[in-house]
Amino acid sequence: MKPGRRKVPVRSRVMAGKKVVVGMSGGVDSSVAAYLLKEQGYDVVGATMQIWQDEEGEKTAENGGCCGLSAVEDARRVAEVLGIPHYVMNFKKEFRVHVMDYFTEEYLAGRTPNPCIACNRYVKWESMFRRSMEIGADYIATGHYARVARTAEGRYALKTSVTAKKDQTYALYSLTQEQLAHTLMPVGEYTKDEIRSIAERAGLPVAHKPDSQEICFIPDHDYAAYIERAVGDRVPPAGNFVNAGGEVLGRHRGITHYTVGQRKGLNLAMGHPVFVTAVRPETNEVVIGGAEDVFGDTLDCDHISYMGMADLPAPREVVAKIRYAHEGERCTIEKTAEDVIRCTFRRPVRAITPGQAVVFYEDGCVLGGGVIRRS
RNA sequence: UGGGCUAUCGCCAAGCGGUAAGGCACAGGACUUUGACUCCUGCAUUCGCCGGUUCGAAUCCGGCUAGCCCAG
Repeated sequence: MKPGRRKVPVRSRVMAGKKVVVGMSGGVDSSVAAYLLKEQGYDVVGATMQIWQDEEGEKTAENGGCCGLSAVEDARRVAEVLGIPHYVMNFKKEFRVHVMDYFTEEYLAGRTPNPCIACNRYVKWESMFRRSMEIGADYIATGHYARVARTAEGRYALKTSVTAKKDQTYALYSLTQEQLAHTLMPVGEYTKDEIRSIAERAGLPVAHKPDSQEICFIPDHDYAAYIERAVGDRVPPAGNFVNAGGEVLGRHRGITHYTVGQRKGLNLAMGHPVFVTAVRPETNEVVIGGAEDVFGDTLDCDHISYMGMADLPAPREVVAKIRYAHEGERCTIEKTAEDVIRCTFRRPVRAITPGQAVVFYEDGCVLGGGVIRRS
C-alpha cells in the first residue's frame, strides 16, 4: 500500500473550480484531507472552528480531542504550507448549546451522552455546513475515516473506512441526504499509516502530532467535576448502590459519576469484580451486578436517523454498533412505534447504555441509527 | 465474672517452624475523536502488643489487649 499511488490527474480537470471548505482541526487527518483535495483540483478553503477554547489558545493541555487548544494555530500553519486561504469560524454558542449543555443535561438525566456525535451533527454539519454554503462552497470536507457512497437505490450513505480500526462512520450516522450530497471525506480511502506518510511527504508540520482523544472540552478528563462546575447545586446528591434485589451495597457519589458497564471507581470490595448495570435517576440509585449481568440482547432506540435506508417498513437483518469502538453484532431491527426501533441481537452485547447511539450497518454502509432509550 | 474462639494490606483471605499466595478495592500507564470495557505495572522488610523457645517463628510457649460466642 504505497500512500501516493492514488493519482488524481483525471479528476482534477473535472473538479477544477468546485469549491470546498475543509474543516481543519489542526490535526493530521484534516490537514491531509485539505492536501488531498487540493491535489485533486478543488478550490480549497480551510476553516477552523472556534468552539470552546479561549481565543488566545493559551499553552495549557495540547491534545484535547479533535479540536484542541492548538487547533487554530496549527491549522493556519498547514494552510500556509498548502497555499490555501484559512478562516476561523466562531461556533462557540452553538457548541455550548448543542454539545456542552446537552452533555450535562444527559448526565443529570441518568444517561450517557456522546458529545462527538452531537458536535458532528449540530456544529459541523449544520453551522459549519450552512456557513460554507453561504460563502459559495459546493462541498464541505473533513478528515473523518469514512467514505461517502451511493446505494443501489440512489441514496447517499456513509461507507466504512478502508481501515476498520479507525472507522468513524458511527459518529456520523445522523447526517442527512442533503448534507451527504455536499460532503467529501477523502481520508476514508486510506489507512492511518498512509495518512501520516502523506502528511510527511507533503511537508505538513502536523505529520507527527498525536491522535486526539478524550472529550475535547474536558481536557483533564474529570467529566464529573466538569458537570459539577457547570450545574452547581443541581448536581445529583450521593445515594445508594443496590443490587438487583434492592439490597443496599454501599454509597455512591452521585449518579453523574457512573455509567452502565463501569467497574472502576465504585470502591466496592465484593471479592469479585462488580459493574454498574443501570442508573436510576428517579430513585437516585446505581444498580450493581456481576460481569454477566451487564449483558443484554435487546434495546429500543428513538430519534431515528435514516441514511442508507429510507424507512423501515419491515423487520431487517443488520449489524449494529452500540458504541464507538464496538465491533458490531448481528441483529434484527423492527419499527415498534413511530420513531422507535427495537433491536434484537443474535448474541447478547455488553453494556447497552441509554443515551449512547446505536448505528445500523449493511455491507459496510450506514443504514441509519438512533439513540438508545432502554435495554 | 468464669469457659471457649479469633486476631495477616482499605475489604475478604491463604499460610500449620524455613524466611508473607490470591481475589476485591486503589494508584499509574497503554488503548481511544464519547462514557465505559480491556490490558500492563505497582501495592504488607511485615503478620494485635510484649516477652520466650529455636540456626530460623505469622506459624510453638507465656503474658497483655481487643472482638465474638457460651455460661451465669
